[in-house]
Parts: sequence; C-alpha cells; structure tokens
Amino acid sequence: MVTMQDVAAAAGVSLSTVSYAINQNRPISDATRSRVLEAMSRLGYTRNAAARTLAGRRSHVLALILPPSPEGFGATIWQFVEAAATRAESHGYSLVIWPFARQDAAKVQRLVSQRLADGVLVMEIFLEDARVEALSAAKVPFTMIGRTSQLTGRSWVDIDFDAAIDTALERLAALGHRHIALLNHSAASVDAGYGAAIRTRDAFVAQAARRGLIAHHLPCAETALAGRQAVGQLWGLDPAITAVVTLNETATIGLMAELARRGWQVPGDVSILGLATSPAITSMSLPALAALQAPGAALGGAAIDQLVSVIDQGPEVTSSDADNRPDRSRLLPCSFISGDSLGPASLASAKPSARSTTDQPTTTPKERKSTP
Amino acid sequence: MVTMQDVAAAAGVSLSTVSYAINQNRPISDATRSRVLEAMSRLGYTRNAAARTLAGRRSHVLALILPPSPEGFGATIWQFVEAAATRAESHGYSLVIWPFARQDAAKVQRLVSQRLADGVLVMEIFLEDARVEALSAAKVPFTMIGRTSQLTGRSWVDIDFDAAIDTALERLAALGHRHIALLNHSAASVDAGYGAAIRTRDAFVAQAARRGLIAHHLPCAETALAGRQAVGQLWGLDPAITAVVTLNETATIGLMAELARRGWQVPGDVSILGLATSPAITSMSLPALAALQAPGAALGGAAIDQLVSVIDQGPEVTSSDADNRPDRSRLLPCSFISGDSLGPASLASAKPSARSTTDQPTTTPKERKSTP
DNA sequence: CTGTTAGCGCGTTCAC
DNA sequence: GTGAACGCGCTAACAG
Repeated sequence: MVTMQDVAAAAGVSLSTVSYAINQNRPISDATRSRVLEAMSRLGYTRNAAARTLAGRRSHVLALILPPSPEGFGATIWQFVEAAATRAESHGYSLVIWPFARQDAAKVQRLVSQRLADGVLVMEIFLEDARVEALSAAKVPFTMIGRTSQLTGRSWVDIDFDAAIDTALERLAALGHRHIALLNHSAASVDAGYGAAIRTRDAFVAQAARRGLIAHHLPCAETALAGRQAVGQLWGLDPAITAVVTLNETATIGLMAELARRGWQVPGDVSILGLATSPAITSMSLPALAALQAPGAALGGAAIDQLVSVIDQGPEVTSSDADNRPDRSRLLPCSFISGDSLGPASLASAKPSARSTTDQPTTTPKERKSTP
Repeated sequence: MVTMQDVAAAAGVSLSTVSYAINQNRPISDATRSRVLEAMSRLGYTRNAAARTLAGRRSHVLALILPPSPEGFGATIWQFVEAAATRAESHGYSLVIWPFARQDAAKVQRLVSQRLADGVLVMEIFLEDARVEALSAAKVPFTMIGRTSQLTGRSWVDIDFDAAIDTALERLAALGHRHIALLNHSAASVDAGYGAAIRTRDAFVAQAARRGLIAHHLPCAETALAGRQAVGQLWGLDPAITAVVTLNETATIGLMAELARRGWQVPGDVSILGLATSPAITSMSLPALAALQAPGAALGGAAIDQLVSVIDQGPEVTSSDADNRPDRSRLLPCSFISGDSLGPASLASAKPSARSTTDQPTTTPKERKSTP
C-alpha cells in the first residue's frame, strides 16, 4: 500500500504538505501542488479511510437507517436514497445504508457508538421511536425523515400530509364527491404510531369534517390481497362512497383489481386518488392512477443538507425558537399527477346494478344487508 | 469518548490485557476478564472502529453493490439484502450498501482502494462488467451474485436459470402448451449483456427447441405500460401462443391487466408463469401468479459465506480446477409456487372471439375488429 | 508558503 | 498469565 509518506518522498516535499495539497486546507503554491499531484497519480495513491477517520475524528460517512420492508421498496423510497447519496457525495460524504427495524435501537446504538458515521438519517419515523431516542442519547447528529411527536431541538424533513389532504379533498369535493374513504397503512402501523399514517388520518378526518364531507378511515395491510378485501369492507361501511384516497400503494393495486373484478368502473363508479405515491405505481394500474406524488428526491436532498448543517454547527440548538429554523426542519409538498382514475361523483342510487355489495366467500367478508 | 486506556485503568490492568479480553485472542484468567468486562460496561465502552481498522488492517465491513433501480426493488432483492446483512453479522462483519450502476466502476474503484470494506458483493452482473474488472484489478476479495462470462478464479452464486426454465417448460408442456413466449427484461438490458436475461433467454430457446416447442422471445421494458403493449406484440408474433413465461415482474403486472382488459381468461385462454419472482408480486395479480420463486434469502446467505471464505483464504485460487469448488461458486434453484395462472392449453382455433392480434397504437386501445 | 511533530485508539510483538 | 512499547496512516497544531 502506498502511503502519504511515499508520495511525499517521491515529490520531494514533507508529509504534511501532501496532506494539505489533498485536503486544500491551506494555501499551497501551484508548483508544489502539481508535483504532489503528479506523484500521487504516478504511484496510484489513495488515502486510507481508517487513518483519516482516526486522525481527523470524522468518518466522512453518513448512515441512512431504512426499515426492512417485506414488500420491497417502491420507486419513491429509492429516489429518496439516490438523491440522498448524490447530495451526500457533493458534501464530501458517502452514504451507507443500515437496514434496521424500529426495534433495533440497540444495533443503532452500537454502530453509532463505534463512530462509524458522522451523522444519521432515519426514515419511516414513528411518533415514539426508539431509534431516535438512541441517537438522541448518543448525541449523534441525526435528521428524521418524518417526525416524532417530540420535536424540540430535532432536525427533520417530512411530506406535508396536511397540504396533500387539502389538495385531495379540494379536488374530490369539486368533482362532487361527498362520501370519501381513506385507505391507510395497516392497523398495526397505525397502532404503533407510524407518523405518516397517523398524520394523514388525522388531517383527513379533520379536514373532511370542516368541509362537511363524510369521511371513512380504513387501515389496511400492505398486501394486494388486503386491498381486495378492503372493497367489501369500505362499501360495507358506507354504500355511498364514491371516492377513495389511498396511502397504501400495494393495497391500492388489489383494490383496483377487485373493483375491476366486480365490474365497477373507475372513475365512472368510483374515483381513486393515490397519496404520496410514486409514478411507477400510478402506471401499474388500469386506468392510470391519479396521485399526489411524494417528493422523494427533494426529500433526500433536503434531508442531507440538514444533516450536514447539524454536523457542522453542532447540536447547540437548544433555544426554543430554534425549532422552526428552516435549516433544521422542512415540510415538502406533493405534486399532483393527473391520471385517469378521477371523475365526477356518480349518483350511487342511479346505478344499483353496477354496485353489488355481495362479497366473495373466500378471503373475505360476509354478506351485508343493503340499507339504502 | 472512553478508550481502552480508560477501561484498563478502571480495571487495574494494562491496555493490552483489555484488548485480549475483548478479542479473545489469548488466554486470560477468568478473574481479570470479568474485571475488565465489568469496567467496560460500567464506563459504557465501545471500541473505535477506525482505530481498530487501522491497527488491525481489517475494516470488518462488507459492501454490497446494488444498481440504482428506477422501478424500486421487489421483495426478492430485499430478502437477499436482509439475509446477507444477517449472515454478515454472524461472521462479525457489518454490511453496507453502495448504490452503483454498471458505469460507476470508477467510484467502486475509489471506495475499495480506500479500504473501506474487506470484501464486496456485486449484484445484477453483466457478462462484461466494469465493476467486476475494477474489483479484480484492485485485488479486493469479491463475490458476484450472477456471473460474468469470464469466471476463472472468481467467486459467485447465481440462480439456476437453466433448471428453472426446465421446470417451467416441463410443466407447461405437460399442460399441453406448445406455443410459449418468454417475456424478458428490456432490450437494453439484453443488449448490455445482463446475465440473468441472457442466460434465461438462451436456456429458453435451447430447451424449447429440444422439446419441440415453438418459442418466442420478447424483451420488454420494466414498466407496466410496456407489459401491456407486449400483449399486442406477442400475439402479433404468433396468435397461437397459449402460455407466457415472464422474467419481468413489473411488465407482468401490465401484461395481466391488458389481458383482463381484452377479456381474455387466465388461465383459460392464456397461462402465465413467473420466473424468479417474489411472492409479494404473485399475490398482486388476479388471478394469483404461479411462479418459480427466486431463492433470495438463500442467495444472500450463500454469497456472504463465500465472500468470507475468499477473504479468509486469500485469493490464492489460481489452479484451474478451483473454479468448481463449492465454497467459491454455487447455483441455487427456484422453488415452485402454485398460483391460479396455470391451466391446460386452450385450442386456439376454438375461441377465435377472444383472440385478436390487432395492436393498439398507444396505451389506450379502442375497439378491435374481430378477425377469426 | 512549507516542514516538524504530536497524537488519534487500538492490535500485536516482545519481554517479563 | 500480564504489561510495555511500537506503529498502523493520517490530521492539525505549532514553528519557521
């Protein structure tokens, strides 16, 4: 292995000069710099990361904690990761991914205490999140993608679910929909306090009430099968539902398949609007799903920027007003992607033929008495 | 930060004794060991990764190079990652993920030359792969998930596509299918030499010929839209096709949606069999997709085992017969998941009404004239 | 602008 | 069984 010492010797300068030439920490004459650079490339030198970390007390690594998702990741989350990796690189950091579930706080603890990363990004935040507490306790700089309920002094970026719901209800109401359902993440997620699910639900219920709409909230497992079963459940709840807002990509696919199987038209009989959905998903359905697209890439870039700023400035933010500093916390909007799944509300009573509430026995719900 | 020195002082022993107590490199009396351990946990000591790496010349980190996939990752790939991370941990390594495309060989080069990882796993291998060449040149231990065409002295694990195709054709032939199509990955992937796509295609063509079946190979972009359009293309190629084997999950979803839209029955009119598909996908379609499931978790574990063995034994394998050593290379089989998408071949001529070969120009089909 | 030097925290080879 | 001492390769004062 060729070291800085070798380069220094070859260039006829001292070791520290090589270091300064590389890191540009100090003015160096062009002549010596080019001698050094020449020697470096001639010898094929690359600096040793461990030595640099040890001496400099910085690893130049940022970690991203991802939950192990049994369903795989959609395009949104991957856009996020890519954008984050790119932005990290532009700040001189490399991004490593640590797959840890919410329960793995101890592992997180271990890794950060070894100083493997200078800072950490945490995704899929729960209102109470042990990983976040571990990071907080370890005094490691971190930024949340999402928000715990306790926010004081913490850095975060999040999707503006409130605004997204506002847009969604605005559009649906304008189309005449009055009975609207929200197909959420699983009951398990909601009960565990998954931030996105809870904030969306709350915004949905509150804003629907304000607008005088009939709102139905249905948690649903993240599987296509559960999405299919949701059809029976939803119209069992309220046969007058004409629109579904969905936060659950996988379930949405099942939902639309089941609607098709029953012969219901989208958007003729039912309108569907995806929330925080990726374009890849929207085109998977027939008709193409209208959606409020999650700002994956923007979130990734913003999250890294914030994390770097926390690292650079230290965690000195304790004054109460600091919570709203734009370099510490940001809400990003979803953008509307038009599809073919949105239409005017149908008069439910007008097309009883298309609206069978009869369920399939299999995986499924029972009969319900039709109560008009 | 609490160091080994601190622990040594607190336990009343010397620094090296602490090191030995931790690494169990040398016999230590139980009395002193427990004193050391007690001091460690009392002070909350965790060793500094950089220092350990520098002194020990091993980073205890393995890297996994993933391609940035615009469509997101399915469950299979994520199972692989999880299994690999777990297995790595059991070997005392942590697994970091580096998202690098095939063109990013230079970045790979840079990272490994900094000795950030003791070994590297590379996924989604192309027959000629610059990342692999870079690793090879840098003399970094690595294991491929997939295979380059040049294999001498290289460690790899791969899915047994040959066997999978054998199973697939065997089953389809037994159901009476004679005109069978393969819906492959994109033409771009095939042209670039993506190993899985090419090996599957070749096996498909060769084995179909051997069995006297009519084989059609269709590359298809990894989008649902392209999958929909594939319907027109396939039956344009050969109206007598009664079964489709698919290696392209995203396209499969579109394919099935389009079949449904045209009113074709699966498996009544067409049988569909997924190849190297994950269970999450199989349940997304209606009817549930029959598939040869990719051995994601097994691949992950096996890949790590091999990589560790390469690291431990050094790259000394140059003798020609070494290429078949089971600790260096392994082929893993897919397992059959029955679904509802497989049935006996229909007599094409018997149901001309359902079979039209007319292509839709865009994503949005109009009526077609029935041409018997 | 450049050179000298003292560590960073730990693994490991020696002596004891 | 234990301890002392050296060095891994580099950063960052501190001196010129």
